[in-house]
Amino acid sequence: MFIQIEPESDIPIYAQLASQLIEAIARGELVGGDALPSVRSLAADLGMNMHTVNKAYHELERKEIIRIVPKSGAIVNSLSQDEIRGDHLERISVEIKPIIAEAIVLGMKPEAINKLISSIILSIKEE
Amino acid sequence: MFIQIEPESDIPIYAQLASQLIEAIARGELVGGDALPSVRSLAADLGMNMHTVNKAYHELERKEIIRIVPKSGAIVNSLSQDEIRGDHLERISVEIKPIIAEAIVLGMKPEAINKLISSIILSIKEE
DNA sequence: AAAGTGTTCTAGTATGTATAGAGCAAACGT
DNA sequence: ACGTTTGCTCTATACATACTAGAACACTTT
Repeated sequence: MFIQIEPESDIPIYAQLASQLIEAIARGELVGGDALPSVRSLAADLGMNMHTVNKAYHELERKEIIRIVPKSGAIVNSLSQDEIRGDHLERISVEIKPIIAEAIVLGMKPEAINKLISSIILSIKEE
Repeated sequence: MFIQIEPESDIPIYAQLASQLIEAIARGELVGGDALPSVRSLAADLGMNMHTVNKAYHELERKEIIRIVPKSGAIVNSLSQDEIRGDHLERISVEIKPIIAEAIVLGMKPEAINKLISSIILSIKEE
């Protein structure tokens, strides 16, 4: 698992870590049932505090991407093979809407936006 | 201009305001050349502090969506009719990528994602 | 039994958010 | 020309968030 944190970014460290873990799962590097490193070991690896890693893990748990078993560890959730859940879809919509609006304002047409999305999907799976 | 702020949201007020202004522009309620309300009057309208509105305006200026003329006011930029600028495209990609990764992890397939994007685009223009 | 686990607690520093009030110099409207 | 309005700047306060640090606890794992 290759994670790179930019300490000087305006994005909080725990959020950077959470995003990169999500991308690793999207890439298939981590599959449902896989165990994440312990908060202590990952913190040591990345040179950050245990509590910061813990915060990132709870962010993923809140999004129901992993589950945390107290006193044991964190495991990647197996995604339901059927359709995406309504509350998940709703949350993604809320998160993505302001960015789509920004893209429209900056002059992107619907086709250009869809093309960008497709290329981003490919880039995630390739990396 | 109809703006609704949720003070109890975990999203900062200035960010909520900035997003809603962007959506208003995307909707066509505000067009290139239009003047935004002064920071004082909008703050009074929305029951918030002048500095908070000022911060939202500078957020839009940073994204080159409006321009701020000192001692005069804020004006919506006219978007170039040709293609979107490379740096804007890059910024939107960076903003949208982690959300796309989240959608993939939660089980959305590329077609479902593109369908969601299209429906969001329509919802922005309709509201 | 020993090591490892997430959790919880206190503590401290730094940064971000939001409010408040005041004053400035330039631009604007009449 | 004059008074108002404008964005900008400054000081200040209050609160929340981010990050680090160290310690202890109770349960799980080996």
